[in-house]
Amino acid sequence: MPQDMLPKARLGKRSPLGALLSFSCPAPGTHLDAHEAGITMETAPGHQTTKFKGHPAMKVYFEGGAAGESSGVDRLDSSQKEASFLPVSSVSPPCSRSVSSSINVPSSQRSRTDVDMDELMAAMVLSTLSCSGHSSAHQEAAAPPMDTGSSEHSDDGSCGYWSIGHPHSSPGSFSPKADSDSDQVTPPDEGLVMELNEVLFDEPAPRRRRNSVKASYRCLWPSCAKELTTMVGIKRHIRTTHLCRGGEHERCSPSEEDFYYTEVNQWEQALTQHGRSPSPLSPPSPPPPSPSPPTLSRSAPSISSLWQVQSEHSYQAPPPSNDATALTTPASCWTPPPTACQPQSVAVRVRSVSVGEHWLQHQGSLCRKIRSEAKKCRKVYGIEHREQWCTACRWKKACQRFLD
DNA sequence: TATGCCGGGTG
DNA sequence: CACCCGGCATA
Ligand SMILES: [Zn+2]
Repeated sequence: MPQDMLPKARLGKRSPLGALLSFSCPAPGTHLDAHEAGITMETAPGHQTTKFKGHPAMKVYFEGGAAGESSGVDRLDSSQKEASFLPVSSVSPPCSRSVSSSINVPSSQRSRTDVDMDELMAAMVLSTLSCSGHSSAHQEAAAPPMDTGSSEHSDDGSCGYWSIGHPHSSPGSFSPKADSDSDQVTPPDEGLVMELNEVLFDEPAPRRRRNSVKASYRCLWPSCAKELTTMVGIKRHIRTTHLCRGGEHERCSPSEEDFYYTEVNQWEQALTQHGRSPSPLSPPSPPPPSPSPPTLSRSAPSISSLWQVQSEHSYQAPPPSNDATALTTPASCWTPPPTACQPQSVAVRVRSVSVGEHWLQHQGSLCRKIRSEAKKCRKVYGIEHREQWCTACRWKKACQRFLD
């Protein structure tokens, strides 16, 4: 694919975003996960937490206290230990991140006298996944902006799909261009996060399995295989026994422990007990009479004509009797990603956020709308036999005969 | 380049 | 509505 780069360069009026939105929720009845997700996100501007996004063990570190007071640790789920999904960066609090075994950038220089394990950890968490580099030390209240944002697009035609580009900023500011984000702050991030999430775990993160994970943390120190169930525990272990043993002050190496433990977790199941995972969604039995014949010569029409007759007039509403195709009809919303964009992987975890952006981009494009390679009327019959195309095709609409 | 099709126009 | 087409995204 030599010229694959080109297209990216020009995003026309129909931005990827637009496209995405448009087909992600045509019918009112269809409850899209994306939908929910979006809603939730917005409705809970105050809490970075949204149920599905709950990364247990995640702690959020509120920063930017004007009065010097600059920290608050907020843990989502006290009991679970799962850590690391994606960095939920800045939904309302400037930064929130998930902890995992990952590199961390020592930032806990904000010496806090009494270093509670928790607090300390919070700090680390913060630094661990530094969202796109900027310290985000600015951003005072952070509440107001979000507020307006949320209310603005809560419903509206676009199915409240979490408003990627932050309402106020012109679309341009949010262009996927790599360098774009020069100085942008939260808005883009939020979008990223969401998208990341969705991309990462196929389907728009409805409600992430929360406690479906059993995690433990194992010490990676050379000959130590200590395994603890809590991150705090493991950190403490590392710090005390391996790092600056004895001295409990983080003086020695702020949060070096992060390097020495790894998270081990087994996922049970319950990826999405929601049951609507779009994976093995097999085609209901494509109406096309005989698109199958290999080497479909243009003689195909003969048979199809019949079918054509009835179906033709319903452009946009295929004849196939079963109307309850709601869940199967790909046309409804999510064309069940035939190929890419189906991480499905429960095992994946994101660690580096900085990369996230780019990564996201790619994933995004992958997911966007994979044009099915299925031949459509046009290609099947050829332009010269246009009269044989389904109406939709003739109208240059989405083909109804060979829906993929 | 060809194809698929969205968005919008026209009668 | 049916019908068409500009123009974009993508392969
Ligand atoms: Zn067709």
